Amino acid sequence: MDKNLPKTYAPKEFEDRIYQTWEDSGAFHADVNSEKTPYTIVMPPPNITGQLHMGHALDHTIQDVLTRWKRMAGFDALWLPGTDHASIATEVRVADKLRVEEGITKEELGREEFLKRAWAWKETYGGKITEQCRKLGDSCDWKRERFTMDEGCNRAVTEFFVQLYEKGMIYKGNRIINWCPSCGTSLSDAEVEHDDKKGKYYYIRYPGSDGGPGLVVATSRPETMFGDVAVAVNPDDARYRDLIGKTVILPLIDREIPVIADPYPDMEKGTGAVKITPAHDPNDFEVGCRHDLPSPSCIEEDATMNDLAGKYSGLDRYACRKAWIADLDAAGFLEKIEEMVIPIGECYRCHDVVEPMLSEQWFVHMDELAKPAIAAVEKGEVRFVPARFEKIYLHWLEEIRDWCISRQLWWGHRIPAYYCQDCGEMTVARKQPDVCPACRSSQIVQDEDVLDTWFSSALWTFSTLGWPERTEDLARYHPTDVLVTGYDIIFFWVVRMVFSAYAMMDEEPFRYVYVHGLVRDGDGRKMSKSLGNGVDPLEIIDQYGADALRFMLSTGISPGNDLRFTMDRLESCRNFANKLWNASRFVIMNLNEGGDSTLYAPGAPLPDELTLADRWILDRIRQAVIEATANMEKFELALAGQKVYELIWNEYCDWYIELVKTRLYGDDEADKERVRRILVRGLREMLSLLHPFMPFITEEIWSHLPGSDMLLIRAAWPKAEALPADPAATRQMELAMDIIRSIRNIRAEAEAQPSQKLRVLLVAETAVLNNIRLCETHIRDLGNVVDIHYLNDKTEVPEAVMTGVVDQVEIFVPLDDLIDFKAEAVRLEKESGRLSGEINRLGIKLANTAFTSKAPAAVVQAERDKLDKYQEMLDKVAERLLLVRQKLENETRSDI
RNA sequence: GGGCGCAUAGCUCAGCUGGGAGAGCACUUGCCUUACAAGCAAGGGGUCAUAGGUUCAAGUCCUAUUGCGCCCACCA
Repeated sequence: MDKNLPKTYAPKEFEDRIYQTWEDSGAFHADVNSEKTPYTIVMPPPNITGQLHMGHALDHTIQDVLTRWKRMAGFDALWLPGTDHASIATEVRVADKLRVEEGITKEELGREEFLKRAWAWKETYGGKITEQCRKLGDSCDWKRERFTMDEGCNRAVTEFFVQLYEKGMIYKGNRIINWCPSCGTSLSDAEVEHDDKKGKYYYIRYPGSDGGPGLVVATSRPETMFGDVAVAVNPDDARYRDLIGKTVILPLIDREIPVIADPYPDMEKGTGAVKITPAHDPNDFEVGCRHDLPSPSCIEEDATMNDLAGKYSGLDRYACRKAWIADLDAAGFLEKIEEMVIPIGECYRCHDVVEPMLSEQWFVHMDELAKPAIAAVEKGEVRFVPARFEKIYLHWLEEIRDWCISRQLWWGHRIPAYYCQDCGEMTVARKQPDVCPACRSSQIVQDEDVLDTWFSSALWTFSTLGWPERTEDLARYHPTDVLVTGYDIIFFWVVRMVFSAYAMMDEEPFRYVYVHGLVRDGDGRKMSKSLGNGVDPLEIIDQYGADALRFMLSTGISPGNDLRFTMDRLESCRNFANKLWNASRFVIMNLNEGGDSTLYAPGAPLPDELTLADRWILDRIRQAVIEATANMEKFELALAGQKVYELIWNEYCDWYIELVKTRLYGDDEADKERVRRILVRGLREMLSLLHPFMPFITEEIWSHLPGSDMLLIRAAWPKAEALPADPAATRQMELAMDIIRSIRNIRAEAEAQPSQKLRVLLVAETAVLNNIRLCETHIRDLGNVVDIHYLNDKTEVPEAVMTGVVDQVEIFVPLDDLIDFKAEAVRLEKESGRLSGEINRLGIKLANTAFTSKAPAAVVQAERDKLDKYQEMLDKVAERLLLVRQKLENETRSDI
């Protein structure tokens, strides 16, 4: 038999050891040959850019709670871990490191050498991340750990690309894309963040070629004028009708451009005349296409002006803007400047202002791919929790435009397109061709670009299970059951996983998407590096233990909503762990060391004889099992956790342990053994219910219970049927508890010492009294009462008493010298007021025939019962109040 | 321009299908009672943002308003 627990709860002493035990035991490993039903979650792969933050801790805690719960509930639970190469983010980090540590740029280092550095980075940080997962207690299957750039994922990415290309869903085209000058790459629409910024509209005159006044255009980006090829006006716009077909002159540039009619200009906006710059604006590009206009670029990839900008060539776009406007103004072409709020697109990684640019890139056609992804949610094959995210998802997919997937980066999956250097033929293939299929030349080079990092994570649910091979894992574990992720990456990732799975697997990637919010700091601000308000989960674990952190993260949430991280809440969770620790210590230290440990083993039969308190706590646990399980099924983890918290603290610790102490310290050996068995049984059920939330402490305590022949992680989730239902015991126990509370209240109000033993008189009908007699020892023990008198009427009740009323029972506590009748009167008045209020409310309700005729009979009856009960109580309180008042009057008189 | 969320005790937040307002922290009072002061016991504190509506019954459903926050949107 194990020794008792150490005196203080010190999670650091056992968390790492427990984790090692789990991992060594193989409990995390899902068995492809298992008879059990599979349950699968794939971990959203953390970026290898750094270390885990509080958002990961939240994300992982939810997944681990679900995984551990399902594992206990009899499923073959697979939580598949992995990491993401995070193309652009990692490349920026590695380049920064190069600059800082070696003072060189990635270009100076060269592609091949740079990739070596990136792989070294991956080894370091990838390893750190998996270590952190272990600290959190993640019960994931490390034998199946994956990386988005491992061999299998690479194969999957190539296969995906080639198949889409062959179906005509991937194409290379010259289009307007989002360009991040500072990252030096194109971005997808999802990677651009829009923000309203203060800006200016510049009203600039384009004089007519015929010497006429021409027209005025408004622009927020005057530096793009060098790329202007036309001015468009709405054909219905009377102001410009005469100018259509004529030309105007670009001021100072002295280039003639036509005025064209196009439905695009909105007559209400600006001046109604729009400068057309096809190379730097997607709308203008379309207008340009419609009118067969050229599309000259004037801004380079590094956001400097090119030769088209004449004397401004080489200037940064904003420097150019400033000089150009000054020159226009000096020459009299600047009509006015208007302050405006302008939506600006920024790179989601570096927040540089994105420049729309004409560029040749690879794109995925979205129209066809989006259809099954939309249908999936509409038909309910994929469901969001909470459901409101379905609308957001659908809206985004319905408006989706083609996905730009090529990136001008090195770290990532290189596009499997090959070019013949002799004839220029392009081949898209799974392997580099030896010779050009067109001209047989062997001078073949691969496309320089890599793929959007989300292109590989889109395949995550099936690439990690072996696709494109038809593996047993893939057959068994796909589609996965739940995807757990933050609402901030629904567009980046969730949407793309859904359409990718339908395209390649012809099925949904997961059945549920559990969406959680962001972790914010105590002031509600988003945790971020730049604000420096981030809290490191590892430091928290070090100080408070992983269980406290996990409990805070899993019970402080409601699906889809953000969560504030406060030390107060963390401490209260740690205190809860401490409470459980001490209660368990109490139980273990009271066990019979020489006893038969099979009586304490999981699943051991309950004793034949059960006391009222035993039946009560078993019924309460049973109820908690039912409710917590129902909550878990509905993804209401926080409610489930809260129920278990209340069961452990408010019922098991506060009442049951206190109720059984006298039995435990008594001489009846058989009864002592019965109590111990119930204590252990109850504790085991509670440890099981709590284990998904607080795995470490529950496993540690479990291991100290005699008869624990297997790890808690493998134990069965509690079943309500295994526990006796006993609502009658619960009702009776609750009456006893109310009486005890009432006595304690009287004691406190009278300012009697807690140690002072009280005498109590209980007045009620005989039947009620007989019921109470069954709880007499409890009332004595917990009310600290020496003597209980049962009476049918009040004739023998002395005058100097304080009173309480619980249901049909009147409680009198004689406290001769301690009674302050004034205070007693105030107390009774308060009680009387409360009861009168209730009676009044119920009376009105029951007098209303609309209520009595339309409300369900059970509801009406319940209200009647309540009214009777309160009326009875009020009568007693009023009677007593009258007596106390008389007493006060007498005192006043005698004072006179 | 479109959409969404939040508004409940001093603070942070629960409250799932409508049927007597909850938790944690903070506060007051009394307790180092042999599991636990990271604790025990007893308390105080809320016209559930505002205005309408549906209903026998609304914190809960509907509409509008106000305030805060978020997302989407091709920067004339």
